[in-house]
Amino acid sequence: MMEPVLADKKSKYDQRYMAAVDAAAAVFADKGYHGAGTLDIAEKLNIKQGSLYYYFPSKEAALEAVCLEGVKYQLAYLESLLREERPFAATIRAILHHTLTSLHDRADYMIVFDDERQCIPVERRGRIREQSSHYHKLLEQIFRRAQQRGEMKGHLDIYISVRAFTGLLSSISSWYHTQQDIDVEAVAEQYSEVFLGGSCV
Amino acid sequence: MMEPVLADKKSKYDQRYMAAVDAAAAVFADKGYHGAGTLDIAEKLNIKQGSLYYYFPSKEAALEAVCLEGVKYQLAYLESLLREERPFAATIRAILHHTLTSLHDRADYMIVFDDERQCIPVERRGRIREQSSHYHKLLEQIFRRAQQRGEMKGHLDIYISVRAFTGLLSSISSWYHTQQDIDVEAVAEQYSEVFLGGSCV
DNA sequence: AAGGAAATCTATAAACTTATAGAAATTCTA
DNA sequence: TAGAATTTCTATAAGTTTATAGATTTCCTT
Repeated sequence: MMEPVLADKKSKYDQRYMAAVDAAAAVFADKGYHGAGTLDIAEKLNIKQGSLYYYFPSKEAALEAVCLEGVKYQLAYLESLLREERPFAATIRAILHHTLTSLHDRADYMIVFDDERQCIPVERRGRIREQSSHYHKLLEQIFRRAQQRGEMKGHLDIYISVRAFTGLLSSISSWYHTQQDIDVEAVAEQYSEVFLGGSCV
Repeated sequence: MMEPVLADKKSKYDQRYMAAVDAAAAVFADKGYHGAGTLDIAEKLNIKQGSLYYYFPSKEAALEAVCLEGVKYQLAYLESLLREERPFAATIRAILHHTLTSLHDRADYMIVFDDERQCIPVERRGRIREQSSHYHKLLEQIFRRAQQRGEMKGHLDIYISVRAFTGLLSSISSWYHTQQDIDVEAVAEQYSEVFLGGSCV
């Protein structure tokens, strides 16, 4: 076997491996981790149940792979936003917009990360927790900077504000996949208004 | 068998049945519906696995009972609030406060309702869906009235605002049970401020 | 086209779980 | 306290599911 001089983006194996992760994401999103079987995943991949173990050493490993892949994408976006240093309001709008878009394009990964990551047993949750606390840290940075620049109310507790914001994000999650065609722009704007401006007159 | 003239609050059976529902709530909250077995519930009740079927015809029925019991309590509070006709801001604060209190006193029921109700198969989800859409309807009523009275921004979409608010509520849920002693008053107040006044200057 | 590497298949064990039937024990009531 | 009603127990069938081992097929390189 020979590596091409200018390496292809993905080896055959990597492509197939990603297909396996995709299948796992779809199945876990649909039935939940415990509700789904390795048979379901294999069927989606058009292979036999036993063959799945060529790609994952265990069902748990498949779940972990889905969760890590899911959060990676969100982290990358948040990091790019942080570098851009846009005004606070614009940053919040961008995150909401990106979340809504992800819910459309990568629904399975979002759902599994939100609803199933706690199925990974405690002793193996390290890497996931690392990643999601990183996500929180990035949001905290964004909020802190906004306060320093006077773009966000100074007396609000950063930690709780971040919590409120992520709660808002996950409410979109749980609601989104029951809807069909929604106007991403309009919904993102409405949510932004509530979070940025409040509901009270 | 004879009913007492002034009926006792609960028959022996009802008490024991509620203990079974409590046990199911605790176990489902801890391990998730699919992750938990009827054996776990029975052990918590100090009876044998098979004996559990004296109280529930199936594991699913146990989950349904937990969910219905859980939402009943929340509905009752929201209905009482609606009758009181307090100002909008006070109402929002009260709901947040009540949610935080419930998360402390009835954590298992809250968690199961939030995270496991979708494990009830579609064909049997009618009653639960009825109850939770009732909850949403009540919130919508509260918000609509606030708009009519000019206590809430008139241009905000009621449906999305309710969504944002319930998202905020469930973010408290998912966070709460990782914390120990928190100051309920202070946290409720902070969340209220974010929701009512927004985060932006 | 041959030979080796990669991918998939077959078959199965081992364990676990729900649910049922009927027996046994306990509690209540007359 | 005897009999009836209630509650719990024992034992088990029937089904499901994860994971493994070794055989088989497909694919790639030379």
